[in-house]
Amino acid sequence: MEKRGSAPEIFLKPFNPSEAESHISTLWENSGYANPDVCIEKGVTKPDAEPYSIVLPPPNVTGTLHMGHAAMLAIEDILIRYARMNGQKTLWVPGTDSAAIATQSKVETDIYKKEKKTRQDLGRDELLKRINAFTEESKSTIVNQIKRMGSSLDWSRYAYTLDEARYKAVMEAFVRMYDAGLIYRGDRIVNWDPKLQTTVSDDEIEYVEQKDPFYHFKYGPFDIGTVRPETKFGDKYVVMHPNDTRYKEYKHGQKLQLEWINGPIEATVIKDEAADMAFGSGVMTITPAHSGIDFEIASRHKLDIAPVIDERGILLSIAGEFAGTHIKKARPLIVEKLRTKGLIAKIDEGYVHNVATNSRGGGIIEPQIKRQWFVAVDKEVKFPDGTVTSLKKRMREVVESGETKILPAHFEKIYYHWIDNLRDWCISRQIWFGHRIPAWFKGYEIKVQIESPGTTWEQDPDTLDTWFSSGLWTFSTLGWPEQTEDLKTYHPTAVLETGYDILFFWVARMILMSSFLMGEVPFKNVYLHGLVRDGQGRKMSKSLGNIIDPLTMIEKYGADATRISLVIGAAPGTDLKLSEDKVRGYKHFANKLWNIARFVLENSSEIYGHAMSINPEDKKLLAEVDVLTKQVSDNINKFRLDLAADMTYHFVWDRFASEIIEQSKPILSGTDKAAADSRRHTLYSILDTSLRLLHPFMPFVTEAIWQQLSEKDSDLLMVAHWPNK
RNA sequence: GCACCCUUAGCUCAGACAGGUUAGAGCGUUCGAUUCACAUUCGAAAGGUCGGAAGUUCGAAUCUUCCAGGGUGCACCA
Repeated sequence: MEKRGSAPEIFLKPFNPSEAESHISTLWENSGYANPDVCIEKGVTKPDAEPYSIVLPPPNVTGTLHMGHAAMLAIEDILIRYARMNGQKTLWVPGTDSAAIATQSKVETDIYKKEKKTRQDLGRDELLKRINAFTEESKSTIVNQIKRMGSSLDWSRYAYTLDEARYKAVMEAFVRMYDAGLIYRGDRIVNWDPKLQTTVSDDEIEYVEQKDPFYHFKYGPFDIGTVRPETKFGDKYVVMHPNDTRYKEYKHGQKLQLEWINGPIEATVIKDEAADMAFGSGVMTITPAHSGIDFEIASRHKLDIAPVIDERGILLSIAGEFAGTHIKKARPLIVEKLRTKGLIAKIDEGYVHNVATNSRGGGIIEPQIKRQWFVAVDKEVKFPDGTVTSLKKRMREVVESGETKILPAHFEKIYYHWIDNLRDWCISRQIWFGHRIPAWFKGYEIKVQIESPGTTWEQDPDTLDTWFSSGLWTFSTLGWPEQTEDLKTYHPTAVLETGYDILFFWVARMILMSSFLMGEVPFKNVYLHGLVRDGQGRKMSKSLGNIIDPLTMIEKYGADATRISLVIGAAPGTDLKLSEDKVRGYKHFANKLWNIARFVLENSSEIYGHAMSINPEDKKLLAEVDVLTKQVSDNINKFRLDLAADMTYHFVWDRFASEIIEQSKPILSGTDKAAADSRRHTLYSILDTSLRLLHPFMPFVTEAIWQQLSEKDSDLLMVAHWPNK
């Protein structure tokens, strides 16, 4: 009688993801194969193999896993597992981010709710102690959730944006950039958030549409418009376009006496092209201390700049009788006074305009002139390769030359557009949680030049923009500024995979930092994935109640189904619509694969070490698998993971299960023993290849089946070799 | 205002950069099968003037131009 295998005891039906996942996770963790050093030590990777590295975009240390993270983890783990199976020296570095502003404001809010204390009441040390306790406590949540996805990260290299090693990198980066003249301190107009009491960078501003009354005031012979009467106290310049024929009688520099809010003033006419002839009357007064564009006009003509509003939104002495009043309360009073003085021409109700807000959960931005630290993006300095250029130019060059490729390609245009509009980057923040400005520290203050000779450098209490340290992430995680083996081996990284929404915040800043500090790009490829939306294409949000929680999906349908749902149908850079039905569908697929394996193993003979004579018909089937392998590999190489996964899915289900196996049934039970043996061998071989091809996408179920194979070339599928076709 | 993307079956999307049989898939719908590795299954059917118009071409879902609708980024907002 023919020797028949039988499905092992553990091969129960249906496939039980949660049981398999905990078992398989343990196998992987114990193997240590996520660490490339272990792979080399155990002989599964050659010491001279080509390196392949990805640095995980660090999730917020106090956050929980959402579908965006899940998509990121799925995509990166696919690339990593594929590289590892291809024999590359593969490293995926995990980390978490402090998310300075968001974290501090959350902890402050909590403390205020419970204890009615502000951060000033607690003091800097106590607040930081509380924040650190909070981050430490919540850290394990996110880390465990990342592990649940099957992410083969090397946890021995875990990094946190505020740990000791990253602190050294940040200090070193700051000092080097300062010494090169790329970091300077200056009094500039910045985005001030009166609610969080800190500056924020241009990129963190979110414009929100708002309806307000638009006031037309009589300013001498002119009609000037504003939505913000409370800024008008200091206005002693009236600006118009030089080509505006309506005002040709007025000459640049001409003085006019006129009646204004708090009495008679002398106004000076300024001709400047920044005035838009088509807007309102074409005439405006300016408030240089509280408006970016006004500040520029004032700088061009060397005009006086007088602050009107303080950091808390309270009017200064220039406001006369209104001094000491908050702008919110003052506005109607000022309008009323202008009205009684007969200075209101008209009021347009319902004027729609954009208001700048702090996207990090802050308030409405009030531009202020403040002494802050900046990174000069247009200044030409010497780069490590000897060329003299600016950060802006270099950031453009490395993408234009293809040293770093952005996928999908149309984001390159968006990236250039952003660079063209980029202004000096304000990097100091007035919050306490974060890396402090090195000027404060002993040991560094020596290197930092004294701004004005003869004065001592005061201690700067500010911290650095979180994106300053994030910009160093690809190399600070690999040991920089030390010249470590990791740094030499794994930098530049192979690919940076992240959502397109942080292209500017982060991707561009990493290119900036790495270009100057490392003299090389931080990554060879940028792969931008889309946002995960609900089944109808809406953003997932609490208020809509349409949030699909990845952990719930993992518990209900398994991590494999969750992963592949986030990959299939997700072309690079396009938003992905995800529904629970879709995840359920791929759970069915995991079960299908499981049952294919049951069938094959119950009927199969081994494929290794047996000289078999294979029928021509079966050879054709094997050739078909070779074609599939080639196409899947090509698509992964092109970052078309969606197509790679989709074609494998269809091959396994429609071709392998529905056709090949069905056609095999009569052959296996037939009288032609040689044909049956040939087919058994073929089925086993197709299963074997299918498992390898699917492993990056569905690591748990494929590994669980792999563990049931009697003959295999590797104890774990995780480090089995990728089929070579 | 400037820029980028999208518009293909009821729904969600491939296909477009490299033009070439009868434009595909999943879900849904309808009909049927099933002592089978799998009812988390199998087979079949219905369903599309590829947003509109013009152009290039032997040939256009695909390339070009214009238009319409939707989305996004950036700037402005006195």
